[in-house]
Amino acid sequence: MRDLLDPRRMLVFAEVARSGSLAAAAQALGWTQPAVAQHVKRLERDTGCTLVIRNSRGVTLTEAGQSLATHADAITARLRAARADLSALTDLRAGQVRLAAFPSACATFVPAAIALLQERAPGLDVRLTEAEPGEARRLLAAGDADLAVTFDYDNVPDTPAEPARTPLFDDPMLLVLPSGHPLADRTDTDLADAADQRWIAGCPRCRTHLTTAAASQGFLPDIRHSTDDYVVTQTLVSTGLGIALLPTLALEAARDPQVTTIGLRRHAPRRVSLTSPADIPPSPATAAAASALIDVTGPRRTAKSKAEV
Amino acid sequence: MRDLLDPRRMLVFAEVARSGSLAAAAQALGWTQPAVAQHVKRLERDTGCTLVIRNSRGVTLTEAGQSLATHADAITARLRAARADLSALTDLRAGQVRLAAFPSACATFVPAAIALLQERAPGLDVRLTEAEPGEARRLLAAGDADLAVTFDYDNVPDTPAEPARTPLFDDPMLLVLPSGHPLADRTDTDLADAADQRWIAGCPRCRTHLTTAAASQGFLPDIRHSTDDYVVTQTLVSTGLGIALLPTLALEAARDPQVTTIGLRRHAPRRVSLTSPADIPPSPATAAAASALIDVTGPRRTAKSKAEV
DNA sequence: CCCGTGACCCAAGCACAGCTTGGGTCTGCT
DNA sequence: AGCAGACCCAAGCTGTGCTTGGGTCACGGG
Repeated sequence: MRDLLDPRRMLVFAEVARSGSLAAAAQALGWTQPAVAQHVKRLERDTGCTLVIRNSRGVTLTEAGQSLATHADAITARLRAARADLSALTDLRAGQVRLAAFPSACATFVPAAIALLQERAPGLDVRLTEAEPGEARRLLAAGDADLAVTFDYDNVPDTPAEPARTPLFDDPMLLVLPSGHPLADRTDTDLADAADQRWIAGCPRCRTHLTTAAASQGFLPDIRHSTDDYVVTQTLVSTGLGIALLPTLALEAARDPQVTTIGLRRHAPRRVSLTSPADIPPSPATAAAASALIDVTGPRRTAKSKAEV
Repeated sequence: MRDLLDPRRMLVFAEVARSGSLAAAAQALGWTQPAVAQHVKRLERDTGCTLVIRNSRGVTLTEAGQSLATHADAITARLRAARADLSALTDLRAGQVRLAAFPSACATFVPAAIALLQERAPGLDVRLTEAEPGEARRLLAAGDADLAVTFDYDNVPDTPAEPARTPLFDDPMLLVLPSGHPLADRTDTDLADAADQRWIAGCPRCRTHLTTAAASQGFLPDIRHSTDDYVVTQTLVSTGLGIALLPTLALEAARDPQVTTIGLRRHAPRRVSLTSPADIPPSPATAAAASALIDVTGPRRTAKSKAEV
């Protein structure tokens, strides 16, 4: 950079080349003539070349001057292009958003949100990665995602270094039973009423919601089978191998006609949120994506969570 | 220009992008960290975009920052290219010289000079235009030629607004006679001895040399035919239609074996010069061309004109 | 575990770059 | 001949932009 020509002088010189005289260039720049003359003189000193031939009608460029003016014009064009590109980013005519979302969100409202976003800002490059909340948070922290749709349970505290989180809506947990199960004719129940059942749960890492909820009701669930897949879960339930807890969203994504679901009294719902990296101001594209997700999930918001938002 | 981003800040930003941190960029630039930080901050204010995410390990570019850095790198490259192009011009690896020269010069030493120049500086773009001195001076004044090879006669004063002229050599005038002419057995003669001859001369505009020289000797030449072409002149002479004055250079370019030439006593030679536009410092390429022409015509220089140079 | 290192930020000060002012000269046109 | 419109030079002043000297926050090693 030290050995580079001063680019501001180049711009001044480009104006001189365009105007054909120092005085005209000065007027175009809103300066006085000596100001421009000083720039040109300095440029000639720096380059060691005579750049202009001064005559009584203004100046004419030497070959060196013409060469320099060409480069100067290219720089001007670049500066314009830089501004234009930044405008495109802020106006959402360009830009990228990398979304991460958990499976049942990906299977339900997220595609609608992306469609809405593409409609609002067709120039955006939107990319979705399916990821469970833990993985999604890793992606955000590593800078491999801009925005994540995550969930958490009230009773399971999150990591201490919590990224910025905006609640989207509450996703109530439902008890999933085979049709014809003794509990299946109730409209809702306490979790404790299912204490003696056999359970289908998620992998050891993902079953904490069930085990902590059960522990608070004073029992240890008898977990016989484990899967993180909500389709598999329902198949196992419908086959009579056990009962399960599933969030409403999962059942909305895929519903086995052979199972019955009933509500749970005094049972905390799964909370679905928007998570973004901590302390990073969202880009216009990311903000637009967040808006689209909030708008699409608006109907799901309960009065309580609406007040929070 | 007013609405353009400050290109110097762009260069600073390019360095930040390259270094990955403000402090490292500052070190690379030989500055302190706040200096760089101020530039980046100002750039963010000017663009209205967040360009970098500050974290404890340095900074990472946002999408807008990456876009800007790309343009900044392009500008850096342009500045380098500008310098390189100017160096090429001063080092004679590039550049253009437009030469103008009168016909007999074009037919004799000028091609050799161009060849010498091309050998010394193969990158130069050398262009030759054949032009009589008057036309050549017009080309110089109009900026359509950089250097001219011209001639003039001592007794014919030039235009008052005389461009810069470097004498090259003296080109003696010879009397051209048909073989077997009464004067043909002399080695030299006075012009007055040919006062009663029939003459071949140039066009009315070009015959002034003959008429003024004759007038100073007290006679008016009997001009029967006129041509500016030295080949035609010799053909007319050899056919016996008249005698003529021709410069040595013209006879060197093309010599009709049927004519005899004899020297003239006390007759001013034609002076061949290098002419360049007044008050314009010659470009490196033009200076090199002038050198080549001077070097090539060195052997022609008489002791007197050598002293002048 | 705590401290050191190395990022970052902020505010204030100071120097010089760079623009203006106010002279002057030289063409070229009216 | 005089004026207009180029250019140049020198001196002065303003404001940009770099430095100095503070402080905070994370991460990593003794």
